[in-house]
Amino acid sequence: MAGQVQRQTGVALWRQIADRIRQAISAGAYDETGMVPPETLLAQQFGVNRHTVRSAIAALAQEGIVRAVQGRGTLIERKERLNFPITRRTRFTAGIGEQARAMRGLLLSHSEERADEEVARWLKLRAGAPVIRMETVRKADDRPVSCATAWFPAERFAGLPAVYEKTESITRAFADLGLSDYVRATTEITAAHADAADLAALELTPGAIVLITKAVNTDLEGVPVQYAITRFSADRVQFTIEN
Amino acid sequence: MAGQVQRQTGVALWRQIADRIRQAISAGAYDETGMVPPETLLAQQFGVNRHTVRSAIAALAQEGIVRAVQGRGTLIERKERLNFPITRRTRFTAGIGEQARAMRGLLLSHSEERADEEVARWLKLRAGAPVIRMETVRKADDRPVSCATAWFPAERFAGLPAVYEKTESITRAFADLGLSDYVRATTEITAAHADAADLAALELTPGAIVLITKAVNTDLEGVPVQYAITRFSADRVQFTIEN
DNA sequence: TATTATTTGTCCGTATGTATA
DNA sequence: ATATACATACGGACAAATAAT
Repeated sequence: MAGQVQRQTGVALWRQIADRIRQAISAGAYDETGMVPPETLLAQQFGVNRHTVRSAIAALAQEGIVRAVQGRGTLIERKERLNFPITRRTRFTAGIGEQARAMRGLLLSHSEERADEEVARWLKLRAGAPVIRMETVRKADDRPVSCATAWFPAERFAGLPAVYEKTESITRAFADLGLSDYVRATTEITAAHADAADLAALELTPGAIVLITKAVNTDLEGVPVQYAITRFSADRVQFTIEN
Repeated sequence: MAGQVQRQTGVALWRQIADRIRQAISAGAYDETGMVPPETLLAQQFGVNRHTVRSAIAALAQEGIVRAVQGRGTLIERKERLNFPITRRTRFTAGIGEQARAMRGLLLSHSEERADEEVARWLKLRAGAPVIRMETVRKADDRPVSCATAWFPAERFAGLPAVYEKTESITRAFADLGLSDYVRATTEITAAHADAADLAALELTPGAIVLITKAVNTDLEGVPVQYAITRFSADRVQFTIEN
């Protein structure tokens, strides 16, 4: 774990160190022992005081990632970074399914509104056309991995929110409404610091990073059926693209 | 720009505010006036003292994103985000080419070494096989957009660093060495805070976010020819995947 | 069983950075 | 520019729990 931490940057040392240790755990750096190196060693490696390392470990313990035991060391409790494949047949629930026991999609809120210019462009509707907007959070084993704002053509998918609430999956909700198959047309990926809404929805702490996708799904004729802006906790997921 | 900043989280308020303003600029929130709202208004919106907003704006000015002018306001100097398409025929220079006038790839350093387990796995070599490692930075109009560590099978691509230094492009360097075409096999995408090496190579300020790709290119027979870990400034780049 | 080394937990004090007024 | 409050970071000393000898 090379590379030093930086001082006087507006990001506390303990937070930089917590981010680095979390990353190292997720990369499998400590798989042999199942433990984080001793505080004194980490302090030496990062060039900081042991107390500063302790602050970082306390933050990771708060997240449930490690558990410090007096006299033994700091045990790794959870080591997760879900892999999310982005393909023509991208499916959230099925894509994550093998990596977690329970996948759930929860509906936070929904409304019917008129498409603004951006939504209309992606869904190939005229601006002002009626659309359904849904705010959702998806959880793997009760840990939130992403939150999304999604728009759907209102006429074609009347009643979608109620069906989604029951099925907890877009794929199954589409199937219930007569759309048996759909494909991913385009995906845009960016990254940013989590905003206040992300922090609440994803149970993150300020300074956390989110991977943001803007994606369009179409039916097999190429007609857009969904436009979604999804925000993933960067600590908990990675994307793969297979060509 | 709704949502409050958070205190006592290891991330200073001025940095949270700087990140939010940078994001708003990049999203086009102030395109009408070309200016950031007055400090007093921002302070009120974020619920902080005006001095704290001034610290945030000073950081953005240091990055060259805004310029504060006494008596006028805070002018937006730069507002950019390059689009980087990820396809089976991903080409850095050609992909960015239409969005910038001059694309350059600069060789920072190179060496011949033995493949560790990770590199060997991706390149489908045995561990310990000779590989060429190159550290590069790519710039669009003299602004760095990514830095990369790339590995190549040493026997097949002897002399690659010298050719790359001359051609400033992997595609052209491959062509010079007899590989006329190649394709992108897999791409993994994650995000993290920039480390010290990123800050230097990409001319970023501490706390900045990098998008990280791990990618393998193969020849047309599916034999791996390159494994690269590339780090993009998240403020300057977005990815698109077309299926 | 007792001893020792290792490792985390707690306490003191001091200096600097952050944020407000 | 000054004053105040709190968070961050450091340094040292010692206590408590665990594992190995």
